[in-house]
Amino acid sequence: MTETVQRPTLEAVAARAGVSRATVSRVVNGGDGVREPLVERVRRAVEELGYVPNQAARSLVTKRHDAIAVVVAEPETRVFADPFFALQLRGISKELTAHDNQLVLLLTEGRDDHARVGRYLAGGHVDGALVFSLHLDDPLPGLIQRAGVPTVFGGRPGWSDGTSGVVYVDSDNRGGAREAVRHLVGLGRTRIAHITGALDQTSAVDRLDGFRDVMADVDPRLIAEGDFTPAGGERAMRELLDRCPGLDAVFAANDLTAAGALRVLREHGRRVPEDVAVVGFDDMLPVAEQTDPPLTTVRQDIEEMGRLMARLLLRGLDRLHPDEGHDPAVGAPASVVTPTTLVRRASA
Amino acid sequence: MTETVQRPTLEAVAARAGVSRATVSRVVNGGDGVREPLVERVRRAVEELGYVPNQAARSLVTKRHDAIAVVVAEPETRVFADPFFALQLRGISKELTAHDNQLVLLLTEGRDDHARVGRYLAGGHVDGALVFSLHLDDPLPGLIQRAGVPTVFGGRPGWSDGTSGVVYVDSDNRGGAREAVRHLVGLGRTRIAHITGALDQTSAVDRLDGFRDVMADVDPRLIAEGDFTPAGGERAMRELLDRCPGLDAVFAANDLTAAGALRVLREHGRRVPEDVAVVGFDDMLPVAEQTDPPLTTVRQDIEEMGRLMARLLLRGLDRLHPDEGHDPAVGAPASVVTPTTLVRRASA
DNA sequence: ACCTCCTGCGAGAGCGCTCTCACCTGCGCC
DNA sequence: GGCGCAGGTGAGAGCGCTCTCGCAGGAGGT
Repeated sequence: MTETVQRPTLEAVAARAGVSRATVSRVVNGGDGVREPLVERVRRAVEELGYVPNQAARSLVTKRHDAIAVVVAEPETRVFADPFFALQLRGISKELTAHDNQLVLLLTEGRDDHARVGRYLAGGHVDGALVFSLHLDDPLPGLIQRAGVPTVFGGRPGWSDGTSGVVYVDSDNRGGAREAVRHLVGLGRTRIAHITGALDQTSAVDRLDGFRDVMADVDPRLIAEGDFTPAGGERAMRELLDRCPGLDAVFAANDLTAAGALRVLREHGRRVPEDVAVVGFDDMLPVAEQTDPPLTTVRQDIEEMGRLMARLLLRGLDRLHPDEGHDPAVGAPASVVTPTTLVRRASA
Repeated sequence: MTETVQRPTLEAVAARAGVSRATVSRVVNGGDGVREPLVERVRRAVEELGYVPNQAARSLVTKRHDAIAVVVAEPETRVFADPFFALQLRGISKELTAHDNQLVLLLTEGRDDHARVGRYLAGGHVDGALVFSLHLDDPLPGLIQRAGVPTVFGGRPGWSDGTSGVVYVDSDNRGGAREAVRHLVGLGRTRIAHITGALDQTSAVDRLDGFRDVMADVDPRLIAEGDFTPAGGERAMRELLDRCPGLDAVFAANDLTAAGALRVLREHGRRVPEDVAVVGFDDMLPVAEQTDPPLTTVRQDIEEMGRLMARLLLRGLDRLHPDEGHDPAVGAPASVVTPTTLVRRASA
């Protein structure tokens, strides 16, 4: 645990290179408008002294921080039990890093934390925020919007009516669900059930909508409410089996739910996929690959979603290097819905 | 994506309260040495203006940032596929938040990133670092130590000889392994095999050592090398079954490995736990609870480890509030090894 | 009554940087 | 040959805060 040492300042570099502070500053920030020999001398001085700009001093005058907050509202442990979060974070990190921005992570624990996060964001410590809010009634998004911090949401916020200025990145839950159900239909299944996710989350609602898109006049008894957990999947599966013993397929709102359903099916002596075909959602690898049989499921490119969120935010902040080659006619960033793909394994 | 607005300064608060900047500063930072009526007036002015201190300006003079970097070296995706990381992060976040420190997340992707991280840490942007390095040959820890940033490691670094100033928090891998194996012995098993983890990681080595502690003169053919993945577990299990068909128990280096082993055992018609008892490690819930049969495994309090890491670091930085009530005779922080507990489920 | 001491508050410097502006070249041009 | 006009460079202010002083003014001692 060594103590931090005295670090060289711009002044020191200037002295060593025999130029003014201003010139060093110019070189450090790109070097335009400085003649080559001087640039070289300054570069060497920087090198020799191991100079690293003091971000605090810089921020003080530029009012930029080159830092983005990632806010993860996490009322439930569930969020943490899956690799989602980590992958998304990785995508975000990659994109931010590529543009020299730091990632400040804000995890919230219950309502008390909301004020803290609000204060932090409003405090102007970061240039923008990426916010994950899963629940329809989460006060956090509103709080953040009011803080006046440029924000991109992960997952469609519940109150977003699609027209307000809300920018979000979400996977095509509805389309993915449709594809999953169509796959089951294509398999010749006719009594297709759905176990929903926690319906206070837009992803669950969207997947249910996708199911309904395909199964327009479905018997309502073929829909059972789950909560994205294996236990919820078991419970719902029992209900379904009880209500509709003749069902021949199940589309589960996520892989965890599907895993629970699978267990109940086996318990009841139903063979998968022969008697009942099962499709999940998420392609959560440690689960989907380990179930018996391995799960056919809908994959989303989580990491890409994270990257996209960051990119959208940075673009909104005009923080992207011009040489990145985006469509030049870029206006205000708009929400993005990323595609899903069906991964066929053994369960359907 | 609203733009950030002009925020009130100390000066503004001072004017409004009719006092000097210095007095406002004092109040904002605890309010000692300011008489009650003034404190009250300043508080009100702060409230009315919605004043939030500018951290950049503050850092500039205090040379403190109230920010801690969390560095996750992540050469493999594996790290991300499990909930470990998220839980640890949560523990860290809680502790840092409790002491008003921010969490700056640095994920590294391959060697190129090491320089970047080194530069960042050496750049004095944060007060300390929490570093997760899993591999024996990882250059990152050395790099960080050289950067002169107070650091606490997550997991025992490979090159730590126990005497150098390295501070780390690790779970009692060796002790946990001993407990697991003793449990198997207690079950009357005599031909106990071990599937190791990736042996370039200290946790794998320590678990193997724990196994050997109990099974002193074990037949070397009862030890097969895995890599912490289900596929590795399958491979190793096949080897073991091939070499020692008479084995009656397996201690797997982690739950993923155990899940793989479980599958191969079933494939070979061995009943678990009747024919072969299986114990895992980690108590990675989505895996351990979902296997068939549910896995007996060794649990570690991941979140607490994270919290501990943060606490150790903050203590080293004298960043802990005095009223926290630690042992008063606290010297330089020392490494901590956290206990494990055996969780008995059905597999052993 | 005086002096000392302490406590509470304000003045002001300065943290390390950026950025505006003025200056100073050297060039082409009339 | 003088003038204008670049473009390159330096001087200096100032970002918002903390912290050291120094100076009041009241309490306490003699």
